[in-house]
Amino acid sequence: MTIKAQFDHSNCADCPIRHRAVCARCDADELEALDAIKYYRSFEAGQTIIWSGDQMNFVGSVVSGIASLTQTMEDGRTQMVGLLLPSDFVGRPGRDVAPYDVQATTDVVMCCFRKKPFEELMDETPHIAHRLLQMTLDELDAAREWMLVLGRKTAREKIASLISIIARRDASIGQKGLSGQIVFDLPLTREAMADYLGLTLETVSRQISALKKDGLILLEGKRHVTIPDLGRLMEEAGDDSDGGFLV
Amino acid sequence: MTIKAQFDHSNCADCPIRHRAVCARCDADELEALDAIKYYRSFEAGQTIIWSGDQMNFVGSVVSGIASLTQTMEDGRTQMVGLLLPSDFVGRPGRDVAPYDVQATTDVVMCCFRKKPFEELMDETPHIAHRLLQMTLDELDAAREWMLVLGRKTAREKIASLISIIARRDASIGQKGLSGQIVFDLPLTREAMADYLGLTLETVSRQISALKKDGLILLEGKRHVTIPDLGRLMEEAGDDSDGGFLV
DNA sequence: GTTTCCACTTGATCTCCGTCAAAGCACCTA
DNA sequence: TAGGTGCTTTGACGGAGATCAAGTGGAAAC
Repeated sequence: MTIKAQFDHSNCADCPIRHRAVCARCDADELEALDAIKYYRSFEAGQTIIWSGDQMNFVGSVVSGIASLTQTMEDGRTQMVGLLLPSDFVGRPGRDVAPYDVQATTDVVMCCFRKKPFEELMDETPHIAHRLLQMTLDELDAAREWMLVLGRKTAREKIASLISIIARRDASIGQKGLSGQIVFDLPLTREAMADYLGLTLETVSRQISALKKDGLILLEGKRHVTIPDLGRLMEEAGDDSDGGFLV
Repeated sequence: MTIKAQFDHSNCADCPIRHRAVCARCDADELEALDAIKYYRSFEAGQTIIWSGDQMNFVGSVVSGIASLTQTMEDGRTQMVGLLLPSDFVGRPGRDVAPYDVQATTDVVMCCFRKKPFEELMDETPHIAHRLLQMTLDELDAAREWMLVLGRKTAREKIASLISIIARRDASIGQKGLSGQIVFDLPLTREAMADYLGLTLETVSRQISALKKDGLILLEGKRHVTIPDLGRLMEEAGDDSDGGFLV
């Protein structure tokens, strides 16, 4: 598995997280140009940010919280097709209509750019287009890896995959417990996990209980997780134990 | 569903199919520059074009035949994550290692560009980067739609989805029978279909037989398919009957 | 002609996961 | 304290699809 690149902002005194998505080099002029067309929007947990089929007049990135991309069938079956974590980008320069719902899974703050000016800026600034291409290719790889999870893994492996992915993503910005333990809170309800994994929430609950019984994870309450040995969990996920990805 | 954009080459006297992938406007200078760094490679059905983890020193597009992108787990389970049809692009400017196997499903001819020169050309030619970004976004959408198929559809719906997708993709360049009938040959073995759909080949065979029994498709031999009513087949696939995608 | 091979079909059985149903638990309001 | 609400857990059961195992048919090889 490939781990999504973390951008090095250590040299960027004036590079707020809200521009990480489009700014890898933190060019001052670009930041200024981006600042000129940006605005913020907040959403409550559960709120739909964009409906599938809607006109999309902005692009943007997640500043805080978690948003999800969801496909829906006519009869109501749904499949989550992506998770957007802070610094992830939403939107399609060059296309007007949203291909899936975007929902706020937790409370979300987004930094938006009006689409027209953003596209113009992209035309003038090859660096932004390149940056966007790299990000899109990363997401494509991640989507394809997720296809393996959806198509071929058992329920137990799916849960183990999801938990270890969240753990690694979280751990890279969060706290690491002593002796390699990883401690974090699941940011998703059982139902959201089921939507992401192509399972039912009952199966998710059962498999989490099973992993807990087998000592692969420890649970305090329903959300607070400790992973004593990430390697073992990843074996359980059927992964060759290196790297990882999300979205 | 969104249909992958077909490029209009009606005005392009000198635009061979081999450049459709990177050339939307058919700029003469760009074509010349691309011509200078291109070469052709042929592969036999079943051959592996690129192994996961290999160094990739070229990018390119499929000229004829069908290639597939495949993920493999340690224990041998596999999941096809994309089909490459003529004019589709392979490769990752900016990344060296292939994230999955690329295999020739039928005999394949590819038009390749050495990666280094191609990347340099991309730097000088914003148009190519834009074009590539659009293509990658299209593929991302397609991958995400396929996640819905893998995660939530029944075996019967999966088969109906795959057949109607191939039919539409084929029909757009192939022959249309009278009275809206679509006639074509399945370019995939039952096993390859199973790999793409997250099923076993036995289930694929059974579901194809079932669709045939129900009159949704007609079969002559094992591969030659007639679809009397595409709308009905797409309903069976659980699709809101518009558009379609592939790869 | 017949043998071999390979893709495919069909059948019998098993099992994992979905479905339906009930109950537990934390948190909020009154 | 009681009741409500939302999220979660657990149990019982059934079915869609996997697995194992023959068998078919058509084309190439001998």
